[in-house]
Amino acid sequence: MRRKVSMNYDFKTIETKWQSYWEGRKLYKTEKDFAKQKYYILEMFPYPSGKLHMGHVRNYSIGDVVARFKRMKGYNVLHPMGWDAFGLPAENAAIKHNIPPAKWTMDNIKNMKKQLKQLGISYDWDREFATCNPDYYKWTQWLFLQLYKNGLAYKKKAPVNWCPSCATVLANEQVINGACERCDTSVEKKELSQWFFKITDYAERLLNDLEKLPGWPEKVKIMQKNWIGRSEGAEIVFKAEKTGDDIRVFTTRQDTVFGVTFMVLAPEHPLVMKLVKATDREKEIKDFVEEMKNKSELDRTSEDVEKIGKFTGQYAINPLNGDRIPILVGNYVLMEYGTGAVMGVPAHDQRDFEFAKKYNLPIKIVIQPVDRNKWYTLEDMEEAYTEKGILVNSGIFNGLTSEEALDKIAEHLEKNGIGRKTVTYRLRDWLISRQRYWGCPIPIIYCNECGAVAVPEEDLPVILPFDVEFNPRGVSPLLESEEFRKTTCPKCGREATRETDTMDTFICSSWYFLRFTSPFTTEEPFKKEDVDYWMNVDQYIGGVEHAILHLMYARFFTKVLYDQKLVSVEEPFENLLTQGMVLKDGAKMSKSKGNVVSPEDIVEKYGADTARMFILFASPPEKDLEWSDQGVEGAYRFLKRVWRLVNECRNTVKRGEENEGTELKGEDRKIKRLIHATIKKVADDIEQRFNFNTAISAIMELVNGLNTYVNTEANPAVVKEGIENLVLLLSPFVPHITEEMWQLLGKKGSVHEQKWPEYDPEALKRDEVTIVIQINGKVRDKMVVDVDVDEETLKAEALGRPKVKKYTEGKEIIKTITVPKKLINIVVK
RNA sequence: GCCGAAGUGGCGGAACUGGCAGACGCGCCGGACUCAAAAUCCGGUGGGCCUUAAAACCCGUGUGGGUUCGACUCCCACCUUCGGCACCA
Repeated sequence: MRRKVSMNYDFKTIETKWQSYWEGRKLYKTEKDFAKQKYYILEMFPYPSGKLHMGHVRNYSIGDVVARFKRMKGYNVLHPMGWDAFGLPAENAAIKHNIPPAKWTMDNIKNMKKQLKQLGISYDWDREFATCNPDYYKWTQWLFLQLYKNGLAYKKKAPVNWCPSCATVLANEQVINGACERCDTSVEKKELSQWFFKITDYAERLLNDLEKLPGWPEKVKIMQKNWIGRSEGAEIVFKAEKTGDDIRVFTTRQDTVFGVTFMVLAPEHPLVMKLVKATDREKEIKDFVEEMKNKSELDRTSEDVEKIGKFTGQYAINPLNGDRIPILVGNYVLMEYGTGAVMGVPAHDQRDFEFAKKYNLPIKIVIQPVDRNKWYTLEDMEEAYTEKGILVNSGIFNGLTSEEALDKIAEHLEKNGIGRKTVTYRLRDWLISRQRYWGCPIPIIYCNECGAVAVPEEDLPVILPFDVEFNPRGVSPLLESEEFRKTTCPKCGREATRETDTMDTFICSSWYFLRFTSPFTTEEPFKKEDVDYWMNVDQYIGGVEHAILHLMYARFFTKVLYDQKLVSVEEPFENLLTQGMVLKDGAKMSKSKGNVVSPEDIVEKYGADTARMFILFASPPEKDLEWSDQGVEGAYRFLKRVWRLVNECRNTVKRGEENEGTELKGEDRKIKRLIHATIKKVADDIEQRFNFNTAISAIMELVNGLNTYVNTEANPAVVKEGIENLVLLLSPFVPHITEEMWQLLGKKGSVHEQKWPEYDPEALKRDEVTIVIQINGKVRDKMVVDVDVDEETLKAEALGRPKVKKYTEGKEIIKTITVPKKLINIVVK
């Protein structure tokens, strides 16, 4: 059966050959066929940094397996690729190398596209676009205008996060531990007039609809939930004693309101300076407020910063019990959250407790444990009692449980016009303007007469000019371009100026998945019929670093567009896979650590198929993957082994003998079972679990089995069945070598256009099974029996075995447990 | 501090529904081929005990307990690592 064939696995020739074949035949072009069942698979498109890294290779290899598999399963598959092409690195590189950002970006795209093709990823390249192209950003601007017209885009002056290194403002989501997400520089606060998207209007839906996403990792949903940070509580209006001003506080524990002994305002709170005006505290408070304003985010909010409070000399009146309480200004109260003012209940909040001890403020107990024996007094109180309990010292509310009081007090507040039930979110509005050049211009014109005016839709796109000096100076480089800036007001025709800030690039990536459904339509952002057919994305794949940023913004956009009836889905991504990182020596690959493995080198040395095979085999996709040169060697060896096996069997396969009705026996039967068990397992592993590592290991077992089998007096029909299926099963993982082997087997057409094989349930059937015999739960023996042996016979046979007798002799058999086709457990005493 | 995920051979990992722990691969050891080496192929490989060898036996999935005929899998407590959030009122 086995014949020596000397044919080397020449991956270079094979890979180039088939890549150009695919390109020439447009094998992966998605046809418009709405009758077919669709499958939209998408990997997060990359920023064109210049070269692919291993993380990209992993991301796109995973997606490609699924895309190829689904095609073979008969789906109409959309698998597109494009470029998230606006962004800071282009400007930084341009400054460094003196190349225009546009050119730098386009060169990078060209190179990365070449690399993706070399990896053999099956994209429909006819749908490719870059977000920096006016054909695309015209519609980004158009979408901005839709938000603007619906009151979801607004400009306001506010203290914002400023990254001095990037010379631009940042959204809250882009500040990590008080530092810039991109460059790790400590972020400063600046009072600037900026554009925002009103994502907070969607907070409730963004939160609730997480429940509609069973196909998302729990981890990501929890991160978004925490980020949105919904708290239910009440707003309570205290009156400033002297000025009569209302001071609204937000609390989640209105049941403790009778225990309020002080109040703390954020330094930025508008009432602070009014309260101390013309008092002896004015200077002290003013200095303190100034000091706080100048502190960086990090210095203000990190945990080890001491809590400081300054007494304003003023008092407020508790509307529920008339208590007169001191008003303080404190560094730890944030203007951006709630109302910027908090009530201090030291007996029932640990932070207030410590604060009260430090400044000698009174403590008043208003909640006691349900169990009267555990009641405490001020004397034995060493920390705040933060649990819920029974109300005391609370007037008409005494004796209620906290739960009852939360509602009752809220009702009372509402009835008396001194507060109301309310919900507060941690989520803030999305700051979208950037003082940088390489981004999508905001389509707004400022007119002295008419104010901010939207650029009329027919005037879009507002083109980003190329002849701009773009060194970052903290103001938009577009300010310098007179030609860009000067325009006329669309309303009154008078001289006017354009907005010179550009948009956060996360806006560009918040709708690109919609554009892929009809990428070149010129009359609208996407065609309704196409977007309705293709959306949602059935499977989205990308790094977990976008758990909040991109994934929440994209959900927000989709919901806005849904409300505008532009799309008919409320969520963009049905299933999400967050792939793990690629590590080397236990750490993320990075230039500074010098542990970078370049995909180019690996493809050059072993070929794309080996690179893909290793990456998919080494670890399940959601886990981190430790790079191993020896592992790559192993993947390469495996492919060579397959190559040799297929070559040695090609003539047997070509002869094409079929098994004419004779029933298979012995080894023939066994190998046939292995073939069909593998077909089943590989499909299950790809489809249901995304466990490519176990799918591949099953194929390896098939190869091992076939290798042994073809050395025996193998049945040619079984060999044929085995080899053909082997090539088909491998084709989503290693598309080039399987294409070549398919041809070697004398097949016509591309292996990637074949149907995914069906397993034959008959072949999986067994006549005999191995039963494990346990005594008291320990494996003591094994025996082979007929599949359909009944329980009594099985038990009798097991008890008759010498090894079993050894353990049961002179002992009482209490019971036996049998698991059909698997095991029998004999319990003895 | 809070939330989440994970701890299995020398290493990456497998065990899908509570039923043979360690599939598959790497590494290592032995053998074949070779003048020799590489490549390739064949065989072995959790630890202990015993040993000339084998059989047999014992231990073993982070630690300690529990449920169960039976636990990597379920429950309780703890330890470690990683990730997210972190004065959020």
